[in-house]
Amino acid sequence: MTEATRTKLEAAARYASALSGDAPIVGNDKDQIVFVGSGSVKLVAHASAGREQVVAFQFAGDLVSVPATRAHAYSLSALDDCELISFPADEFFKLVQQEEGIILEVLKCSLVALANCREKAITLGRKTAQERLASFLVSMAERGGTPVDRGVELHLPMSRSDMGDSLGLTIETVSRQLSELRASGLLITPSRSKFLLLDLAGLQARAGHIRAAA
Amino acid sequence: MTEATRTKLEAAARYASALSGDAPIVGNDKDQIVFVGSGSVKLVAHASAGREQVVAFQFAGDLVSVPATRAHAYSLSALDDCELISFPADEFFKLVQQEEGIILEVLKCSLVALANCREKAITLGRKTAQERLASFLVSMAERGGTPVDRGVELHLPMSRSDMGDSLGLTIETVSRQLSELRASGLLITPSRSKFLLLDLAGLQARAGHIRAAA
DNA sequence: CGGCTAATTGACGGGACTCAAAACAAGTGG
DNA sequence: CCACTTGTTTTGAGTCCCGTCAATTAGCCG
Repeated sequence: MTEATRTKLEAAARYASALSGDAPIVGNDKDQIVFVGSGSVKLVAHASAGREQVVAFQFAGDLVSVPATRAHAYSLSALDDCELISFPADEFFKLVQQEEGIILEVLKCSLVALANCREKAITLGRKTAQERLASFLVSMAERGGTPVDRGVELHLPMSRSDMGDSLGLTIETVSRQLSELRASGLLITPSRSKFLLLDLAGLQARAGHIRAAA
Repeated sequence: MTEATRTKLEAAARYASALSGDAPIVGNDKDQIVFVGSGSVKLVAHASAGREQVVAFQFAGDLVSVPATRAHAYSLSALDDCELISFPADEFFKLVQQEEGIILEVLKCSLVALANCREKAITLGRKTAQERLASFLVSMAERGGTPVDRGVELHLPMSRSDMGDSLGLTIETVSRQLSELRASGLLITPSRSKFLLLDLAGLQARAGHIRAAA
């Protein structure tokens, strides 16, 4: 990146530090691009009657596109303490346009987000509660699990409520299905946010993936 | 676009004509970029047990990203007779990378697709059958409706089954909810694929959008 | 007109939601 | 260090919406 571009980007940038639970970025009439410097966030869409859908969880290093409000309103909330840098999308594009390579990276980022969102659409549209939870755990294990001797360990910063809002389920259903997975010996939960996946293959088999049935 | 780039793109391109019902593009181990020259297509994701989720409908002029097979398999099917041009994603990016402007257009395309997919996630995760159908009709009206004296006219190339697979509902539920909207005087269906939306505002009110409740 | 597929309508059952209560984790102050 | 408080998670009972199965009707093309 040239020095000139960097300077201009810094001028357009808005820096925000947020504590857990804060909503540092609220959708307005313009699309925004947000870089997650540290911590983790949820992108939430708001429908009528207070219903919320978590559209994506994003972690340190991710780039998030926050759409302008149209049929639904969007906002970004902190799951952790985190640091964010946001730009108005149009300015951001104008500035990085000349920087060969950068814009390609942004495009790839956006295509990954698109692929993730499509996976979510399958989950929400065609899967049972148990399959949704299993899918979720497998995907989280792929994104940020640490292999230990007995399986894969996960630290999930989001609450059961966030999981429900992400999977299109209620808290109670999330909890019930977790209990069932526990009873099946697929995982144990040493604490609220810590998960130890004992049988990743077993979870994958319950996730309704194409490979499991074929 | 330079002549050199055009020549290279044409070399990488695969042209396909497809009749209604064909699946001219089947997901493989590489991401693909497909341009819809004419006609309309559905992007379908396959889960276990033969369940299908329509991830997006795309029409003439649209650019579609078909992900490689991972947890789920994707394919593109023709709703109409249509003509498609496809590229392996990595080659496509390499070629248009130098062309300033082009790649920005592709990025914007991808962000629109992302926003659409997120809207779909809300619909699938948090809406009732009736809200889903109303949302679908409103969104289709915005994308390709023709205003007439009594309301907005729609020609939908997809079957009830496709609508169901897109909205996470069964054919029967789609049909039942359509009947209810008809009974409420919100629309009439002169033929199978023709819809006349008599009261767009009424449909929007039933779509569960944020504005309706606030 | 006749045959075929798509769409609609009906009856019934099940999975997830709702409401409600109990159990549990995680701080807080004594 | 422990009792207390508070909010989260888990568990339970009942209900409803949508899915399943089945039959009828309507649209479409030869």
